[in-house]
This record gives sequence, structure tokens and C-alpha cells, in this order.
Amino acid sequence: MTPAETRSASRRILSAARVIAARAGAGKITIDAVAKEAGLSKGGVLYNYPTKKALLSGLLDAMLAEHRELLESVPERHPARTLRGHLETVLQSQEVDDDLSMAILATAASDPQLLDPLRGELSDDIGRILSDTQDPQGAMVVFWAIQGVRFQKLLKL
Amino acid sequence: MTPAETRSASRRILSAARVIAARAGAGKITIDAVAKEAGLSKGGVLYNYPTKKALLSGLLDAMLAEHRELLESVPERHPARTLRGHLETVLQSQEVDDDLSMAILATAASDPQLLDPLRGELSDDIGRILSDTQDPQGAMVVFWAIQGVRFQKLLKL
DNA sequence: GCAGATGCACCGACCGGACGGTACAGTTTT
DNA sequence: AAAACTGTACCGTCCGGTCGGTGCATCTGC
Repeated sequence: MTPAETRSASRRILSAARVIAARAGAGKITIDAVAKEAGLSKGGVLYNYPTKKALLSGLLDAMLAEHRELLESVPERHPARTLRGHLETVLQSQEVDDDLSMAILATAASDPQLLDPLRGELSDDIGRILSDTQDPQGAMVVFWAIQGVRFQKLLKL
Repeated sequence: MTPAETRSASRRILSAARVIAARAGAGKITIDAVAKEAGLSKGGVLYNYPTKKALLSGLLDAMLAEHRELLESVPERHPARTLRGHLETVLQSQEVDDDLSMAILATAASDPQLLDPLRGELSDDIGRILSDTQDPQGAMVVFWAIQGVRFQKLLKL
């Protein structure tokens, strides 16, 4: 493998899927397209992710992991820590966040059930946010507003 | 035409598309499925909407029209009228609103460009909201929160 | 007043391409 | 030698779109 291909193939595949979603829209994620973008063959993609569902759910998993990591980078003792983390990811308009939305879209369109991990993650976050704050209503409004901004960005408004 | 078929075919087609999206997900909107649900043939659907893009954009148009109508049903002199309208549509969890989200999803997945009318509508609404209020920041947070709730409902969280 | 022409709304068989997935023999990497 | 691919060929299905009709209401000419 050349240096550029050092990262494991499965990671390259996932990031290829993200590139395609960002460039051409969520509906254009096909195994062939991903293979081409990732610089390997269709067989290679299917070797790593035996089905397209597996690929999409892998994509979602990876992004949730990244997102979690970002949340954890907020200082331990920060008040309203989780909420703050959400706010920062969306404000900084990070790559992670944009692509995450796209992945959600792609997943939801093909099979809504694949979103289950996201649902779990989200309700955990809400629980954490509520236990962080003394103003639950206010916190929820802010949280929803953050989701709203994500939504807008997702649809490029 | 029998009484049940009194409504014009094109309306029946659009509502069939909504039913399918709500029942099976945005990705399941196919011309065949719509035809079957609407009680006519594929040819009949394509007679009314010559392409699938036309169908989706017709769907979005119709829903935006309904949404606009709901907004206008808020009393003329209500302060923060537009914002109030948005709030009510989402809180009442109206059929219109749920399906609208689904239509957006379907459209975005197939061809993001079809969302242009929505973008226009949305920026008009924002303009109206800002001119209604003396607290622009507060209004925007509320507006975003409303969009956030829509997003959550769309993904069934 | 009625045969034939016209046009609208719709039917449904069919076509072609895209796509997910399989199979498998060969090649490179570890 | 095993693991991790490559490359090619292929299959079955789905789906958007086409196309030659068909029933039917309305108009036209005689």
C-alpha cells in the first residue's frame, strides 16, 4: 500500500461515502460509486461491508462516534457540558456535522430503522443535558434550536 | 366518474404519494406504488406528471400551499403572527406538517435542487417573523427550535 | 340526426439502464 | 500460507420512462 492508502480500507470506504453524499446528494450513494471514490473495486467494498445496509449503518456509527468524541472534548467541569458541546459542533460548522446530517438523510431515505442507534444516542444526550441544568425548559429550547440549525444546514438553507 | 373519484386525478396522485411516504418511508415513493395507491395505472400517473421530478415538485408545491394557508389562518392582528403560525402547525402535529417533512426528505434525497421553492418560502417567513417582533434574537431562537422539533418528528425521535 | 373525425384521460405491456449482490479465479500483502 | 483484496462476468430485480392502443365525450359535416 502506498502512504496515501495507509488508513484501513474500511475507513476509506466510509469517507468516500461521505464525499459522495456531500457532493451529489444522499441518494447517490451506490456501492459502485463508493468503490470508485475509495479507489478500490466493488468486490473490495463488499468484502468490508457485505451489504449496503451494513455500509450505511457503519457510516452512521462512525459519525456518532466522532460526534461523541467532540462532546467529550468539552472540559469536564463545564456547566451544561453536553449542551455546550452540541452548540459548538454546530456553530463551528465542522465537516463532521455536515456529513453527519447527510448520513442521516441517506440512511433515513433507504431504511428508517437504521436510525435506531441515533435515537438512542440522542435520548442519552437529552438525559445528560437535563441533568446538567437548572433550567430544563430553557435548555430544551436551546437544544431544539440547535437541531433546527442542523436541519437548515442539512437542506442548505 | 364515481363519487370517490370526484377529486381530480392529480390531487389523488399527490395524496397517494403522501400516504406511501408516511407508511413506508420517503424512499418508497415509486411511480408504480403511487399509481396503485391512487387507483390508476402507471400511464395515468405519468400522464398527470410527466416525470418523477415533476411529481415530487408538485407534491412539495401543494404542501407549501397548504402550509401557507395554515399560516394565514392565524388572526390578522396577532402579534408575531407568522411565528405563531409555525408554532401551532408543529404543536398540533397536523397531518400536513408530518407529511411535509416526509416530502422534503423524499425530495432532498432524489434531487436537492427541487427544494428551491422551499428555500424561498422559508426566507420569506423569516423576513416576516423578524419584521413582526421587537426581539429578533429571541424570535430566531424560537423559530429554530420549532424547526428542530420538526426535524425530530421527521426522524421519529 | 347521425356517421365519422378529434382530442382528452388513461391503460398496461414493454424497454433499457441502474443497482445490489454473487461467484470465483487470480494477485498482493502480511 | 492465510488474509485482504482485485477484476470480471454475471444475475435478478426494480424503476423511470416510452408507446401503441382504448374508451368516451364532444364536435363536424352532411
